[in-house]
Amino acid sequence: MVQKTGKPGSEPKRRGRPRAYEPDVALGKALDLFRKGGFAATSLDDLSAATGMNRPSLYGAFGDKRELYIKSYQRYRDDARAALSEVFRSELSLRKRLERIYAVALDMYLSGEDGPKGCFTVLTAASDAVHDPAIRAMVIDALSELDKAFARCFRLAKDKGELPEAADPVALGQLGSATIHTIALRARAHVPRKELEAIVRNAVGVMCGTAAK
Amino acid sequence: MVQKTGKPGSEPKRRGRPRAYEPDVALGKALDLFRKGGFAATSLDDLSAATGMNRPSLYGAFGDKRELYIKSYQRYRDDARAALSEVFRSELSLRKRLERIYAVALDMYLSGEDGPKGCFTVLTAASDAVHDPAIRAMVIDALSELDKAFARCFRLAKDKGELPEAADPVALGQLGSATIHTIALRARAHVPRKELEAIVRNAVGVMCGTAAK
DNA sequence: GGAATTTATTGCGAAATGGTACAAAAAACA
DNA sequence: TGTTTTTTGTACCATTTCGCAATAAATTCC
Repeated sequence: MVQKTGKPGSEPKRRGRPRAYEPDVALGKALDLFRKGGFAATSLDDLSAATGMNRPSLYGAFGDKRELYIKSYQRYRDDARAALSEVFRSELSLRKRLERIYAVALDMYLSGEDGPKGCFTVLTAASDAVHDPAIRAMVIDALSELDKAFARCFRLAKDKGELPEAADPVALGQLGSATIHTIALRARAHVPRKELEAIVRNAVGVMCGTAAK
Repeated sequence: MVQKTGKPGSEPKRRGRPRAYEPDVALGKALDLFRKGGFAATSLDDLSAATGMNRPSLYGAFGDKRELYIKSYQRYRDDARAALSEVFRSELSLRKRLERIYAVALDMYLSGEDGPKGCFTVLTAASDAVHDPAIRAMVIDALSELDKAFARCFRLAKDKGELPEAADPVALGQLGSATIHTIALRARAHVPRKELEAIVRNAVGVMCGTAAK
């Protein structure tokens, strides 16, 4: 008896002028700009041009500039988690798993239509965190999440006998994170992928206990 | 016969109104601001207030805002090199030397009247490098310089028998740098010193081949 | 004492920035 | 057709930002 509500099972037809943008797509564009430029150097005109939305529409859809920044960074974290959690949980050997983790990370950091932009957490939010406690809390959370994921990964490898009894998963986890941070930094500085891959190879070798020692 | 030139062996007396600032001190203040805020979020009003110099004086003494930024970053690098090169060259054992290196780095990254500011290279210049090739070149140079210093350190330790024949000084050097980068990042995010020291301890253990394996 | 030199001060201009009010447009509904 | 609702588009505002011209101040030199 609700035939008047539009398509079966869907929301009632929205009144008013239709939106000229997709929120998800617009947020992705904003994310790209903020990741590259940080908060202060990314103007509302920049965001307006990238999203195709005028200023009032940006405010209506996302709130003020700071709120848009926070939503963008949150979106980045969600995307990164989605990309990485599957690899962290895979059933590969430790070495293979680490290799995959870093390959995914390199893809992320070296992506960008106009050049590599590194990691939003390491190169953008951490810088902006100085001015904003809420952003700092998000950065701390991101750092902690990554440390834990690596530690879990090493603990699992230890349980499976891939690492010696004396191995410390927490310490190795920190090393795993440090390698992410250093390649993010270098990617931002346009260090070529070959060099980054060499750094990864060496670090994986150390973490698996088969090289550099 | 040059008695008229002022004090013996010194420059001739400078004509004109005396300066109300010390260039070195002013540059140090500018450095502090830029390190914390980066280029875009640090305004000339901020710099003016911190240095006690009005805008025309800033321009007269240091050039435009970008030139001041570059001079500030260069000054930071000179200071960092001065602080670290002595430790890199010390005659301590490998472990002790690494410990000292990271202690000096932690002091640097945790310094600041109003909180820790991390590393200018990692957290500020690397971010700003996206917009300016000259800054990027300086960042690349800084990264490379640190990699080399660490590799030299490990090569020396290998020559002295502190590391096994199979040890790769370049790979370990990268790890040494990665540890610097990760503590810089975490210091910026206000991770407590205790935690940073634990990360350093674990990393040093891995690099010396005595722990976490 | 006056001229030359160097630096500080004041005020300003042009442009950029973040945010908002309001009118018009485009849809659903009665 | 008129009303209601939602979104777009335009114009505007107040403030900030960067850079600079002109003048005044403080020194040295002749």
